[in-house]
Amino acid sequence: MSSFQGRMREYPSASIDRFDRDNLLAKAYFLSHCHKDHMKGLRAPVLKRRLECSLKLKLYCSPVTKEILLTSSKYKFWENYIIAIEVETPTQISLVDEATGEKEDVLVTLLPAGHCPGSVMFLFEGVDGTVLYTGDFRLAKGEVARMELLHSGGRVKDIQSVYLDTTFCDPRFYQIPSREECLNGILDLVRSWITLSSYHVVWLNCKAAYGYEYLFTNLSEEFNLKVHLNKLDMFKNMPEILHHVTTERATQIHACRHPRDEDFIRGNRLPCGITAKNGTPLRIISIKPSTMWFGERTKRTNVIVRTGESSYRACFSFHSSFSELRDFLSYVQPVSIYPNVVPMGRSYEDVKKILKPLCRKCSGGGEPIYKPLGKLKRSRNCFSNEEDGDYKDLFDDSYLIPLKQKLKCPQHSEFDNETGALLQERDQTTNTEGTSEPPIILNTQFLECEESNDDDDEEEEDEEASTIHTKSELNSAKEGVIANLSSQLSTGEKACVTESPRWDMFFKAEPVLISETDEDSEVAREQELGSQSPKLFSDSEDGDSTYHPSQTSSQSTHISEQESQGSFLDTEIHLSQNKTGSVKFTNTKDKPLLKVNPDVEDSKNWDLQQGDGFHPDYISNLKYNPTGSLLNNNIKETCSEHLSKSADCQQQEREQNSIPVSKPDSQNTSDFEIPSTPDSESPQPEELNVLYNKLAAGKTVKIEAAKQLRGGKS
DNA sequence: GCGATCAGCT
DNA sequence: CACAGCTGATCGC
Repeated sequence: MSSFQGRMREYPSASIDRFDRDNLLAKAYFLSHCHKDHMKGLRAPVLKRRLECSLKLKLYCSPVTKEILLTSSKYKFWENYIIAIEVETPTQISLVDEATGEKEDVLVTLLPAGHCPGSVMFLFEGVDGTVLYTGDFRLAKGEVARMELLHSGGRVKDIQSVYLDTTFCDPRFYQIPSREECLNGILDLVRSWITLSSYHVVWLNCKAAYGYEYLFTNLSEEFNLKVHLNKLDMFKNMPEILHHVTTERATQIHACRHPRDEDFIRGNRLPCGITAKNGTPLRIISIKPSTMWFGERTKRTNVIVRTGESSYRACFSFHSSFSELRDFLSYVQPVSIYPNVVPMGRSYEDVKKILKPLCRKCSGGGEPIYKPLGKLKRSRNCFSNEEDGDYKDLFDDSYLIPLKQKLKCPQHSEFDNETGALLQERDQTTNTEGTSEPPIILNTQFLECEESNDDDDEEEEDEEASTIHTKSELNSAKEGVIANLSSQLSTGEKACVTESPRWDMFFKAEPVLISETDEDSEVAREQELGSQSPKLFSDSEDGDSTYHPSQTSSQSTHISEQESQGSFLDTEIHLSQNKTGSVKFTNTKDKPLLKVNPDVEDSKNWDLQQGDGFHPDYISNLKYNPTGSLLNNNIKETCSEHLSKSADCQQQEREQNSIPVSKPDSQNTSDFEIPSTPDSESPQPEELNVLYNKLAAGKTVKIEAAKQLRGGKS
């Protein structure tokens, strides 16, 4: 939870993510994203009155954040005072003192934060220096190096201060499995369940907050099933999301909520109350996205943990892990870092201490900074050996020792000076063995027990436990393997076009510009969706292509050993990662992961009565648009414009209108012309050509290829 | 009645 | 497994 008080010391007349107390005197407001802990005071009558008396006072945010904010009636009064700034479009803003007429210009740039839809970081540039407020963010390693607007003249900008999301700024949270890794675990779990029958449904126990949308869209895309939500009016102008969610309850994937939803699930009912019509009880598993973290030397285990007969936890994080934060800071090298969050069990001073060695004067040795774009951190393959050789130079290992006692978080003053407390000498380190782990091969088995994230016992115990599980799973999974294999074989080539998740699609205002290849597969998928989705409610014709569990799920209400683990075993996932951070997934058998055509039955199986009095259909007048997008009758013209234009058209329009497009297409190969450091592992152009030709042809890129690209290093 | 704050819960 | 937000109790205005 953010404890940022709203103001940065360099630009104190601007208030960010806080709107109470002193912030009532601000000359401009900024909102990084629509989570309540960043909106304190935003709907207070006193602020509303001030707005009404002011001519200049505005709230700046991303277009998506504006859309989400104004969807709530409580914030409607902001309508005339919000200025949406396009992401990655430097915009000059005047901070005007309405009493004196004094003004200060500042250049503000919104950078995608990867936290939830619309979330951004704010880069301020003005006479008082360049500062970065991160809001809440999750960026994978290396992503910061690809943010062009953090660079100038081929080098990273001289950033005075970073106001940092320190939620996981603690070595306890050293690593959190990547988004792709977590998503894939969830996809596998969902696949293993919903393909058993049309009565097998999953309930995603998501918190009432934005940020799970990419999960919904990816699940929807993978299984060709829309995700049931209570309402989706906030997405009415976001076709990329809207297309994948529904208020129609007859689907096998639910993320609906009810005040007593856990009770519903315990009673084997979905929170929305839907039941199967012919009396067959639904078979429900719940999947609770929750953060799982692992220590530096912890052998990372499963991203899915079974917590009960039919309940699972799935790894999921909105925030950067410690190692991701370190990567971010080691690239930006700000002079000062101010934490926005005090991690659980730590004090403000603890965080300052942890951050100290990550400031420029410690990590850079006072040298003048020169960082060619992309120099330090090209995207790493997060599934290969981390080999963070630079880690020990930057980080004092004494902080690896977990705090035994939870320290009460003291209220820190708004502009808390650095304590000046220096780090303890490095010879206190307890962790200098430098053990390098074997390559992590992710498989998506799940643990059938509560998993401990305790750092204290992270060593042998954990490892042993996970090994044992793996063995038992191996022994008991043969049937599932065979079933899954046959399923995969028959589904064939189709899944080759499965793309890596395009997170920015949901985190940026505009649809991301896609390459020709991407677009082709996009079209293919749209056609697929259009043609296949009706099958959800009609008898399946191509039974061959689906996994028919032999005499399977009869008795149990959960995934049996055979049912579940077999499929997991066969989907050991190897990844190769290109420089833009996008990832292709293949399994160990060099076969693509599946797009499942679930063996679903007629909609007559579903009881569609609205008998529970719950679940208001906020948008019931959605039309299917031939372009593949959903369109609300009532929504503004801008929406239909968005919907009917291809990404190409929008690009053309931008160019014609001279709308600044300072964001270069980070998907294209221009990234590879960035100079590399001698010690980095940049692929050679010819190697990249091979890689990209494969990708362009829709082929999967195997880990072997990636290995070659990295010079045989695993 | 409304808002702020906190405990409890998930 | 700890993020984000809801509910309900309490207090003050």
